[in-house]
Amino acid sequence: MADQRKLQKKKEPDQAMEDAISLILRGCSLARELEFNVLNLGNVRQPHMLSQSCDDVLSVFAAAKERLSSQEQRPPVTVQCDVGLEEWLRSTCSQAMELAQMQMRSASAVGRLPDQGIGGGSASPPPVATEDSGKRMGMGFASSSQKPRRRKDDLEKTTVRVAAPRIGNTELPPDDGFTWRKYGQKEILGSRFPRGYFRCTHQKLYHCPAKKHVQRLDDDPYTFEVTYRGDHTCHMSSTAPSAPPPPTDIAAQHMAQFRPPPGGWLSMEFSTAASGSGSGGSSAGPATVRYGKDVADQFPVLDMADAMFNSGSCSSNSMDSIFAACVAEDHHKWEKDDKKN
DNA sequence: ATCATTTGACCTGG
DNA sequence: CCAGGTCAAATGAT
Repeated sequence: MADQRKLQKKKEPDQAMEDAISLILRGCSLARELEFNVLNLGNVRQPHMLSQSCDDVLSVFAAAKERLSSQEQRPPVTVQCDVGLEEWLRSTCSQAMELAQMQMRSASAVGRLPDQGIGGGSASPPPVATEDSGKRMGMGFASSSQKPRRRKDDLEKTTVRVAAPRIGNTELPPDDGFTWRKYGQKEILGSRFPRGYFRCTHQKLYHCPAKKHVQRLDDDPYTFEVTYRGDHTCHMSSTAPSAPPPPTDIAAQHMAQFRPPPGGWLSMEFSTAASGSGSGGSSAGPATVRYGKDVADQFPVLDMADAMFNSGSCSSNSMDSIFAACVAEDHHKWEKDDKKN
């Protein structure tokens, strides 16, 4: 009987689905154009050209969404297009949405928005966890004998899949905008690739409980599965550095912008600040989330740009130059704070 | 000197 | 007991 249902669904939505797909594809290419412009011109240069592009992208995706939701109320976009794209859409979309949700929550909890307006937005989908933070073992190092280690877990988990860079440091986990410090790596049974364990760089300073582990998929080495645990509390502190730093995850950034919730909070929410940790180059490193391979293949220029970001020399630097005007101040402030502590 | 990463050992839950 | 998760000393980079 489940089969019958499936059949029905399959038949009807075909046309609309195709429309939706082509809209989505079109949106993607517009988004890539936009990305290209941002990367190459810097958004300072053509503010309203960029804003125009954003509008275009938004409207295309909105139309696609309409079509999708008109035929059924299924949230995830399980479009039958090429696999890479689908994967990309799924991961970036969910990241963006989760980030958005998280930021909304933070904003309402803290009652203030991070400053600066240019769309940054890093795709970090830390879980929604709200209950823990405080009780979480001071994360510290309760001395020798009884380590209050805990697992399985009082922290909610969120798993997302993220495309790995195909050029540059493909080993590096994707940069989700937060700064992470690697604290372990482990071979996982049945996986070809080891799992890396990260925690928030500012864990000690701000008792930020956020953690993640990153694992390359067995069957798709170009995809990371990132599991987030714990919420970032560090960026809620007024002195805390970890307000989502360089928006390296451009894809997610775009996706997030594509789907602004009714309230229109996004333009404000996607503020970013420049790179969290002053001493840079930590685990998350200059990794930029990549698109599916097809996408990448079609856009060698993007790869070049990406290679620049991934080559280890820049990530935040490049982004700083893009966002320089608005973030420099905070950046310095954070660096100072960081060092002070 | 400071901070990040690596890596083997240790701890814990299943 | 085993696998996954974490600690912390050693090492490297800046």
